[in-house]
Amino acid sequence: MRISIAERANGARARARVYTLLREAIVSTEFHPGQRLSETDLAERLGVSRTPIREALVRLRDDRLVEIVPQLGTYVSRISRQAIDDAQFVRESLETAAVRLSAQRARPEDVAALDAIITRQREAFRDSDVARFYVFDDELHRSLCDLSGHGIAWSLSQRASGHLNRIRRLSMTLPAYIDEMIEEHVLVVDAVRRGEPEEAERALREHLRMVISAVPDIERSHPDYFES
Amino acid sequence: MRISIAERANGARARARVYTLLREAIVSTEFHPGQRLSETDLAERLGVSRTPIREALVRLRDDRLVEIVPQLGTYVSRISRQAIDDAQFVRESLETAAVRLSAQRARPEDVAALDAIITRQREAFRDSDVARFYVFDDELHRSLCDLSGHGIAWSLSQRASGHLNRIRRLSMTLPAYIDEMIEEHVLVVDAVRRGEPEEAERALREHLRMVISAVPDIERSHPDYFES
DNA sequence: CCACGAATACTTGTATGCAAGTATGGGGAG
DNA sequence: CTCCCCATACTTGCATACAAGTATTCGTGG
Repeated sequence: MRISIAERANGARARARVYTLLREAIVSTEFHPGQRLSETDLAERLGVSRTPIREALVRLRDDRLVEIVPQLGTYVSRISRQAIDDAQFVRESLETAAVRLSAQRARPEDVAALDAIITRQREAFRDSDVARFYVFDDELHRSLCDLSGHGIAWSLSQRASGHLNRIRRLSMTLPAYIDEMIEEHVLVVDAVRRGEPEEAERALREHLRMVISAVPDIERSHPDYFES
Repeated sequence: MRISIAERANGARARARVYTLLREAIVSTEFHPGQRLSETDLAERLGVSRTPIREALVRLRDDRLVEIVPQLGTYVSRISRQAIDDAQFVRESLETAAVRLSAQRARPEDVAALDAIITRQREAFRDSDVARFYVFDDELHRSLCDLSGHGIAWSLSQRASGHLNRIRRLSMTLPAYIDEMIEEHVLVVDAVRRGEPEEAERALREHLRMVISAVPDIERSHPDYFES
């Protein structure tokens, strides 16, 4: 099977495209935790050969999102409490360190941009558009990291947060927390506005721990998604 | 070219072995910053095909240690100030967060193990065995992370520290700092022993910043190794 | 002698073929 | 009927062949 020039020009390189697609499928639990994946099958369904599939799967294994057992099969990782704790630890460490710097460096126009994101989150909340809310949630956290001058905090945090994001996605159907989350964002941004790194860190840390609080609920409603 | 069963049984999977070899070659500056690499050439020299070479190089690109330009070539990344700053930021964030937890959790036998590592560092210093000193340096930092219950802090920190470690290696020939570093280790371990997370974090952060201080020297002595 | 162009010798990206190992299912023996 | 063994149909890991693009160099024309 050959891939046409049109297809190649379409998006990124096949490997990058496949990685993004597969990661999204796993994090959204469209691919269920524990599900078996076949390189051959994926290659056919995505219209590429096994090579880019393999390279994407290897990268996903770095993310702890798949487990590759030689001569046996590749499986979507079940959600693991240790992996969740690790992801939470990494996210807290990197993002709180970043937001401290951001609180020291942010200029008024930077803070205005953060305010604008929160406004859009409120709109999404009013429209009950949960998916859009989460898009701006990511956008806000990324902006907070970028302002620190270490955008890498967000990229690493994201890559390490696969297990955590599955929890987030599964709890999206319970938008009870959402207005609470928005108010927490306001607290963080206000601390950045006032240039108070300690308070910004404290508020962000408390905010990040909300995700974790959903774990027991998810574990009850989807026990087969979890390890052991 | 075929790879014999003996060779396969020898070490790890070819991909992992190649990754380790290439990373070591880059971090030790055996492969010079800016040097061009050829997949075909590496494949011949390491006695494997291009496939495991490619997969290793892709992973090294994630580490920002190589730059892959399609249809043009693969190059060892030149040392970049931004990459060093980012690595320092990640290392500080993750390791100080970990050592805070370790200071709260460490049992006496854990601290004894840390003491033992420092003793070996002193021995290596007495023997002027700089390489061995750095082995135990890594060992100590890894142990401090493991004690926190988040060994991932060390693995991520290491993967992100490629550019930083090249600086470390280049400054190994100047062992003036070494006894100073050992005394800083003592400060960190003592704080852990006393169960003082704040002091442990402070001492570790100060210690981690020593590496950075060597950057200007290295930049003067190896200007061609740096970006722009 | 200089400039320009085409062929050549590379490069990485992708596709495909082969090797080795494991689970499984069906058939035969007890 | 049950248990065991072997053939089979998968799996991933690695090797290799092909496609597409770029820099270089050599040769030719001005």
